[in-house]
Amino acid sequence: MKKTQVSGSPVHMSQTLRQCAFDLFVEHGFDNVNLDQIAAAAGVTKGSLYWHYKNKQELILASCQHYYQTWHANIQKLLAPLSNPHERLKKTIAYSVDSCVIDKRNRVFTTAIFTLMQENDAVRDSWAQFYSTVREFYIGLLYAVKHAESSTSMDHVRRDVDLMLEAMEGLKIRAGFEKQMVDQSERLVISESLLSIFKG
Amino acid sequence: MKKTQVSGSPVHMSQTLRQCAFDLFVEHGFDNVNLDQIAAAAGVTKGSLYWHYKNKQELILASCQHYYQTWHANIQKLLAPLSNPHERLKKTIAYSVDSCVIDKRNRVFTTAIFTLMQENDAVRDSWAQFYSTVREFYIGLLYAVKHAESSTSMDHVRRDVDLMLEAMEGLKIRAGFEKQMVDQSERLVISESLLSIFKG
DNA sequence: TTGACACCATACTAGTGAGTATGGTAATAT
DNA sequence: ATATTACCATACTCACTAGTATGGTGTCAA
Repeated sequence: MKKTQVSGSPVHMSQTLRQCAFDLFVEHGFDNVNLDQIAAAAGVTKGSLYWHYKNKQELILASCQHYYQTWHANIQKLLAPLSNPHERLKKTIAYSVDSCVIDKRNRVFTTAIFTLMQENDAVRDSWAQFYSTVREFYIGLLYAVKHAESSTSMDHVRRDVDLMLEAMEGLKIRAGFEKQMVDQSERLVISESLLSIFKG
Repeated sequence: MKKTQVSGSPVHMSQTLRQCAFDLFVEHGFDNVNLDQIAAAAGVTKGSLYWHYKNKQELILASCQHYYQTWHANIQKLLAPLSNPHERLKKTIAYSVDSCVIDKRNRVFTTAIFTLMQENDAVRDSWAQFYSTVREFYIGLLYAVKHAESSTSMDHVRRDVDLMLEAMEGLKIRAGFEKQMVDQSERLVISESLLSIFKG
């Protein structure tokens, strides 16, 4: 059967597949999406999907990479216009809270990762590495704040960051079953709570 | 085929099935356990399983109930010998931290719940109700502490409890991919961090 | 021109697992 | 004695899906 090449440069088909896989995964979770759906979304069939990825796990790992890259890109874009260290920290936390509370796709994807992590070493390692970069990023933000304040108590910055990140993950989960958290004022209070961790 | 009635009183078969389902779920997750395995573990076949439970979802919900009841029972047993409010709070937090960090079965089960929650209303409602009781329980512990200290600042007790519970959930997830958290001293520090939330 | 290769479609295998249909047995009731 | 019911086993159906086998087409190099 003839097929007009419609999907742009064929070099990017693996990227297209990764994007489509991600879009379906964040909507329905890994187990509820099959490879035919992903291929169809990309405008091809399973046969060609298997030319680009050797199995479903590779696609899942690729969609993880997509998630990580998107996160970094969003943060960069968000902080680009800000130079004040305290503003940068505050903005980052506010953005993360919004992602956890409002963005259902984010919730679906990460919870799916957490479940898969329990039995899949590759996924676990992948997420551990991402978490590590996020932690270092927050530590950098905090160092900048402390330095601007000429503060010397850098003691438990690392532990505080871990505590805050843990609280964010828990927040994400709680937002999954308590719906009254969506209003703006509530989210502001939550951001304040998380910020207060560093005031102790 | 003759079958000698070996499994005790047949009245308790639904309980046996629930227990076996739970034991398999915490080990492999919901999707990696099929009904034949559960029935086999209980010493029966799928036919009789379907006499006690009308589908897999009912078994999952039943295993959730088992989880909730076990949690309450463990806490009761833990706090029975303690009367000092501060001791009771500290002990409860320490126990919860241990459950999150050490008990892999606990991690597997709850993360599976969180994923399922995103698409399953019944599971979500079930967990939301459990979370509510846990929160009220912690609030009760804190009220007792504040009362013993003749403190009047009951202001953000509720918010602090939520923050701490969120941090615990996040801790559980992080313990799933960072293994250096298992040693006793590290867990003590974590407990202290969580307790410090109430000192602010 | 021809062969090689990148890329894609079609059609299939094979395994799995939820749910059902049906029949058997032991106890209890009438 | 017989009918009913609670409980369980056997044996299926049916849908779904990861992965494979195979062949086609366009492009590019030699």
